Amino acid sequence: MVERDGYGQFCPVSMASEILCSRWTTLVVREFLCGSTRFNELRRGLPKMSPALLSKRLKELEQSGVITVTRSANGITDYQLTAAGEELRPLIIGLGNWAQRWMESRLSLKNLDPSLLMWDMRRSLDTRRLPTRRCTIQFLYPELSAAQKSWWLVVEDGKVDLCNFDPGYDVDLLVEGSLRSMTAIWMGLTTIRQETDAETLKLEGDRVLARDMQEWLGLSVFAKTPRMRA
DNA sequence: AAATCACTATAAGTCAGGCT
DNA sequence: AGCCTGACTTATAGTGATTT
Repeated sequence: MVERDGYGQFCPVSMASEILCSRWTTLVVREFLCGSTRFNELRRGLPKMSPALLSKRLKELEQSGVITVTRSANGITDYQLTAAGEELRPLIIGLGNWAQRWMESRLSLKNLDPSLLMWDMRRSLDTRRLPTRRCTIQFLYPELSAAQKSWWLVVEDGKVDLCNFDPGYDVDLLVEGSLRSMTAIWMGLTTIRQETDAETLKLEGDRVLARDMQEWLGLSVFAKTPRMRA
């Protein structure tokens, strides 16, 4: 980002790389494209990035005109993509499509993280395909530690809340299985039907919710990209 | 809520010396 | 000359506490 250690080339690919190719930067942009606008929202989607570095990257992205920053009087800082930032969408999706197409899926499935998966699912859930009443779906990963085992998605008025403590509502549907299976489903590597048939996933509760889960559980944006490698 | 700071760890770059 | 090695330097990233 600093003049002195740039690539020293006038080629536009080099110029774009100066802005986007430092560690974490493309993932920060991805979080913006997924709708995050606040520091702690960004952190949630980038759990292994240190806040100091996130702060630094945000300054750099502001400097290069990818985002704008507005600080309100109550101390809340709001980050928004600029038009230039929004135009990075096809590039970031292109990167993801490339990896989905060419990289072996077992490499992705080495990087399992329940909180990240649940956070992503929260975002992609299709609330229009769920009942209009309040709806609570519990996900249970029996192999994980107590702190990571249980997750609840509470859908109400088209909004989705994620908790990893019992919100106290009646559970409409319990989804139980390995984190690996659930991640593979979300990435489009397998289907709910395949996993329930193989008994690596179990659905208990509301029959209609269970039947339609493949429809309301929005998948990763890359789930439909055809793969060249298994 | 959103940093900022002081500190530590690691990676990357530079360069001299030795070997064939 | 060309290549490798290892010591040293510098830049970058991570941690955890603290601040506004």
